[in-house]
Amino acid sequence: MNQIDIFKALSNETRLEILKWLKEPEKHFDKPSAHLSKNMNEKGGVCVGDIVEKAGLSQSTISQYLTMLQKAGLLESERHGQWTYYRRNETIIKELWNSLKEEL
Amino acid sequence: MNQIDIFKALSNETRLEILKWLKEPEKHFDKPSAHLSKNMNEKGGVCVGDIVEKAGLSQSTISQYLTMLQKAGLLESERHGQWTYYRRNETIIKELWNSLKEEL
DNA sequence: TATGTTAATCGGGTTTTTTCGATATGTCAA
DNA sequence: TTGACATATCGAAAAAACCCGATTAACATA
Repeated sequence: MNQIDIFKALSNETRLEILKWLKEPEKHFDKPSAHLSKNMNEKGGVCVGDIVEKAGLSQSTISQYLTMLQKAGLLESERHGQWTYYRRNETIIKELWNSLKEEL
Repeated sequence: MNQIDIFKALSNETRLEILKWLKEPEKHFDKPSAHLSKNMNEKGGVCVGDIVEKAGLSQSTISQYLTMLQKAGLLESERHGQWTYYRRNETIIKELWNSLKEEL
């Protein structure tokens, strides 16, 4: 858990938004994808395309942003067929919160 | 309190360090400046020169970093004679914690 | 008032970030 | 196996961040 990498990831409007959207996916991504398994739905993953549409940036940019958020540890991903679903890594986010409370 | 500006300010090793140093100034800045009023000492302000020395970067860079941290709201400054003392703005930092706990 | 000291600002070379379009990879379905 | 679709990766132009030395501004004091 590198704090600098986390802050870098969060210091971009779009990436910060993505993290917040994924806190309540059902609220921000109306259409429940048909290809989404019930299990996946419970875990709250959202596929890249839906995030691209919502963010209004290019597919390549969003894909890179998601990778960056994942490398920072804030997101985790799971591939199902041709779709990759991203969801928050709540464990790391809680850890971040604790370390900030202590150190910051 | 702009979260993006705060994250940008924190996404640099030196600036993050400065903020942490200022959490316990007496621990990280040994020499209590003679020119430091008792009142100032209680509030824990540290002058720019001491931070420059500790950080090992140029005076201009540190001055700019401090300004940036201040603009983000994380630090506050007070000028006494030819010295400017910087200290943490604990109110804002607490606000930041709360907003992160809620929104992030 | 002239000098020295502290801190802020300016201008700029270098590196990193941002964001894109094009292309590659992986997967499903006919 | 071919075509269509989702996502990842590549290469690059533009913008921003990094960090410096030089200069300016503000202040103290002799």
